[in-house]
Amino acid sequence: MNDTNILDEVFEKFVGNTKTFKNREALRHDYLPDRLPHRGEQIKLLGETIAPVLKGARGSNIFIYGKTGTGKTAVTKYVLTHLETKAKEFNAPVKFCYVNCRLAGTEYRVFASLCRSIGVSIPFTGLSVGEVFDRFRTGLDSSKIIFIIILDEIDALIKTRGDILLYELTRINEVLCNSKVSLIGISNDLQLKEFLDPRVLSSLSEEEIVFRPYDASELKNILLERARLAFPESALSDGALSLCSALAAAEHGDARRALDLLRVAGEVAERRDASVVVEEHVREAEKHIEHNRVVEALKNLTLHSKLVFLSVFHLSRANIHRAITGEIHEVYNELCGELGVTPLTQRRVSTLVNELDATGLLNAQVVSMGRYGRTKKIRLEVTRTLIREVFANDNRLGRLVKYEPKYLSKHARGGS
DNA sequence: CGTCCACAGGAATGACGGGCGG
DNA sequence: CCGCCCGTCATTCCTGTGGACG
Repeated sequence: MNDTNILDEVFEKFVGNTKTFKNREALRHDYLPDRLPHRGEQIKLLGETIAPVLKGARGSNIFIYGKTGTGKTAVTKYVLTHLETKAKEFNAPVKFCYVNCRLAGTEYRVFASLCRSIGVSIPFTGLSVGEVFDRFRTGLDSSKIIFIIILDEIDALIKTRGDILLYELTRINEVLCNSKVSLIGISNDLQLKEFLDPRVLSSLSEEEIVFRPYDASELKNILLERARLAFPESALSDGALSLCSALAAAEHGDARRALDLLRVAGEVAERRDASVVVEEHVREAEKHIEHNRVVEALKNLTLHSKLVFLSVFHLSRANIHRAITGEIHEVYNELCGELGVTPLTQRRVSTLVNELDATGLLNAQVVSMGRYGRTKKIRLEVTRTLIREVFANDNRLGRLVKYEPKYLSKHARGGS
């Protein structure tokens, strides 16, 4: 069979197979459903707090916390879109702007997207942050509205940039004459408060809303509701549903995770031509998601991060115990030599290791070995087979996977 | 009980490419 | 086109430190 025939078959199968999914989109976590189960309390509280804007008053600033997948973003978007339609009904001059701080990345880009939403265009870069802020302020003041700013994943920005952004925004009302601003800050980190300037904190958390994680039965209700939209009648076993809920509940009560599991399980079932999604498909989905996560993470690393990672890979073969910073840097230097790349400093490698630790590809722990110094012990968090698989097709790095570092034979502590 | 290893990790500074306004 | 500022990555220099060893 030639390739065209294979493709034809794949496509026809896909189109012909309507039995697994009815509406796959309903399982995406950015899908906004009509109802949000188990979040009535939060919806009510947020609604009450923000409602004054309909009468032209400023709503209190709000600080929302909760771990990932607890419905913070969904609830906020839900309430705000409803508010927007009400505002149109009453002709209230209300506007809102949603910014994901982690995706935006820098203060500059956060301000830039705030500007864009009130119709002030800002170049990608080139201006000082202060200048962008000034333009935002004057643009906002002349548009005479009540502006609600939603800063999602605000913790990502605070931790790397500090709280200057928030400080400016909490004070902005003092200098505005014709417009008003309400802030909604959303944080995944419950301890973010400790990073904040007390003045910022008191201003931002005029009202606080906490999102507790969902338990297994709540997750099941959420899934059930989405599943009704996504799957046809009886294409989903109760066991599969329960398993998704249980797995997600065991992790962090993360609804996003539960939805992903269910969607991928559906896709597994679809590929296998199964008419009903069962537990086994969920198990398969769990592996599949993890596998993809790791492969994507590895591929997207910079060259030097890959080299650092490969150094740990080599050391993990020779050592029963874990690699330490100094060893990694030695092997890393060698690998750089093989590629003809100038190596980075140990200091830099140390922070690259920390980054790899943060993404979960490595595990790094600072330990003291007393007389023998204080260092980080580093372990692989990815199977060696998977690493070979990922780098095998890399024409530059493939060779390095098989390479035998001289450092290892010179300092052979290997085996026992 | 002090010493001293082998680093951790903060701060300051520099190089560089992109993009501005004038 | 110039001078300037930005964000990012990296280097240099630095002070801090847990605990086995003597």
